[in-house]
Amino acid sequence: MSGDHLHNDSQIEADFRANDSHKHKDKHKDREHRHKEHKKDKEKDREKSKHSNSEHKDSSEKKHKDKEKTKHKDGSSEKHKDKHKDKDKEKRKEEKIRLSAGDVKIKKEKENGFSSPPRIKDEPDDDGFYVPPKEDSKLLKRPREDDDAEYKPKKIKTEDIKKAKKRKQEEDEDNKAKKAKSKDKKVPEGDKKKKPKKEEEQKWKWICVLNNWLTFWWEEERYPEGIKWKFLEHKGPVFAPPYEPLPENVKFYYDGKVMKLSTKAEEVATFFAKMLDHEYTTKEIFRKNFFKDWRKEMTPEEKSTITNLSKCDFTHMSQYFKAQTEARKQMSKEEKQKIKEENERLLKEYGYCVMDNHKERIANFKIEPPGLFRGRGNHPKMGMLKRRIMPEDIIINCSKDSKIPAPPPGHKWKEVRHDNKVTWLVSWTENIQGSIKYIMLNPSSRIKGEKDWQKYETARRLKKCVDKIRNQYREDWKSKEMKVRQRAVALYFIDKLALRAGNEKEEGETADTVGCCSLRVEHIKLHPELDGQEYVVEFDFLGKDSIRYYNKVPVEKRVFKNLQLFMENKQPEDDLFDRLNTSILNKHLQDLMEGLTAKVFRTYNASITLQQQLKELTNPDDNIPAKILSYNRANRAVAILCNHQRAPPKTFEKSMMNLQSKIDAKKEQLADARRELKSAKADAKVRRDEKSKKTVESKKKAVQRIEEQLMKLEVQATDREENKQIALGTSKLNYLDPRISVAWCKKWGIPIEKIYNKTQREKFAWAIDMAEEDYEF
DNA sequence: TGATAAACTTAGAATCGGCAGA
DNA sequence: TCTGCCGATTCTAAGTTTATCA
Repeated sequence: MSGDHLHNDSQIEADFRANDSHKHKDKHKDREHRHKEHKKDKEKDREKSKHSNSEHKDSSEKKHKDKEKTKHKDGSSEKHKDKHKDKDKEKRKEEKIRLSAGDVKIKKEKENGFSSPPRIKDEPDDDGFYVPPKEDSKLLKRPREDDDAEYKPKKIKTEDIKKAKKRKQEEDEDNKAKKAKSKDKKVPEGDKKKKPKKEEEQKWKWICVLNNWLTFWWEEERYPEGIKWKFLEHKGPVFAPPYEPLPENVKFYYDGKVMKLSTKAEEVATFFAKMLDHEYTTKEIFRKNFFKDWRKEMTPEEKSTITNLSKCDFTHMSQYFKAQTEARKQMSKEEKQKIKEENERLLKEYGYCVMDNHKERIANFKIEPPGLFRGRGNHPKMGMLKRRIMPEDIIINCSKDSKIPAPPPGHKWKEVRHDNKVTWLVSWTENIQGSIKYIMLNPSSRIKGEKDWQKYETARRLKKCVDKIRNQYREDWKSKEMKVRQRAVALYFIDKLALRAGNEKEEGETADTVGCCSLRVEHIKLHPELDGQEYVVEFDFLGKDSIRYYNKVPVEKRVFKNLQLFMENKQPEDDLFDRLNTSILNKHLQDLMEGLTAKVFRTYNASITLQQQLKELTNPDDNIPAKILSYNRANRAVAILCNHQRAPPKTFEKSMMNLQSKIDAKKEQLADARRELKSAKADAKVRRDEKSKKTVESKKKAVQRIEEQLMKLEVQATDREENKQIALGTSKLNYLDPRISVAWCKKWGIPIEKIYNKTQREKFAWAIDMAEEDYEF
């Protein structure tokens, strides 16, 4: 099945087509707008019903829930199913009529809150009771500050320990042959092949060459499930530098007149000024949010004067910052060196921690500076002020017996806790979404490396049972239960197309993006026949980071028919899988395989695809650059599968032209060299002496050298062109089992540096050390 | 059991910095 | 020595999954 991903030309072609997503932006904006309008209408209706039903709300809600429970528990409602379905249809019809008649737009409130019937053939007959609108979840949320104040360390779930034991047992059984090495250590299967002698060498290599502890980490004591460390010491975070007011000569103008701003207002104004050249500042939402938050920082006088953002002139400020950037570039070597040294000092002091017996690099030890929030896509909160984080916002996590970091003079931490069931060192709550931000360790750390390794081991376990799971979901396409069918079709998409799970999102809090479970009817089109193919589904939606997913995929007839069924009597804004969410799906997956979640399919399919593609594309006779091109192509196939797109680099056309002119020049050089060789040969034929023979040889070598250089350039051009809108890094870093790449390098004698840069080699040190050339994912 | 919080992974854009060629 | 390019690195947003609580 996973082969599907690769040989599906239409998909690849479509994905390439998808890359001009910006062309379709307007269409999407329009849709998004319509969806929002629709949701607004729903909200209004909810408000209405809230008022009219407020008295009965509680009791009817409870009743509904109870009925819902009973219905799902037993199959007693089966006999009523037909009636129910008819009623349901009737209701929808009514609504359709009302809607088309221009009546108040009321989103159909289905029984159980679902749009589709629970059973496919027969329908239970119930009252079609009204589902009360959801409470505004914002109101239900507890203030986070309280949470923090009453922090309790988490309990270790006994369940986890049981699970861990069980898994370990399985692994041990699986690895009987290799058991001698593993004993009490929890080492994932498949990585214990190495002969002791080689192990010693490897260990030594690590000690000598990298002075890295990595070699040891699977030799070390394992902690009980849930415990992440025993000792943790660090110096706390580095705060953003304080605001430096602008020099007197840098002016801000309002309505054409110079206006001196208060420090607070000025600081926020500089955030906008620094972004003046960015498209963001032209967007209405961005401007609106910025202005609203900016006004909060103004003095009453400023507030009464500055009432219109369009009358604000930030250009002078903007020019000042540009000049500063320029000046920074023009700094002398010494000045640059000084800055570099200061950064190194900071890194040395704050960039590392001690976790258990090891000094570990911290990923992000600097607190995010204040600024304007840059949401991706059509984010409703873009432009809002990201406030400055103070020590009083910071929670420090370290061990009791460590030297607790000191807050900056005159300040104190919000809290110091000692929770060794989490991996973060520092946390704070940001003000835009109210979410928690963390300072954690670098990917090269033990704690991250181990987790990464574990992730690929889970994906490898899926490999063993994926056929069974696929057969199961195929069976489920025929299920009598709507929920089961929807789950099976969604899983098919996740597996075949590597879609993300698709959690529900809070409306108005984020951009309108979806994943598999949250797909709406408007995101797919069904074509019984398209371009000579049967049963084609056309996907068009915005996924994570508002990256467009566009794909036309032929699917199996049963899937197609099911989709028709799921879409029946639904509005474009309705959920396609109205009886499914990620938690239902993941619970089901957990039953199929321990540790299985929707995400694992992406990892599995990405890695297996890389392995297959490498086998297919690597030509043993190729030289190293050509083999690397094959590797990149295999990587690209995965990136396409996972829809990892990037904006084409701004200088792309130019750099391609430069490369092309280099190629042309090289071709001319080659032609010259060949001419010279020809005449040298002719000369040697006449003279027949040693000197002319030698000349021929050296000319031959020159031709060869130039040919190689030309080939290298041409390969580079191909690679770059194919990579125009595809980002390889994401899949390389997050989805491809590094042991596949390491094994491939070893097999074909490719230096690992050609595939992984320094940082990547650090992150994948565990894999580089482990994998031999015969490693199989 | 469902909602929400917390923890952690995945993601693309922005920025940095080193190097090749003018 | 300067400039521009490009890969590396940093930054932080946006997901998924797990844990917790009512």
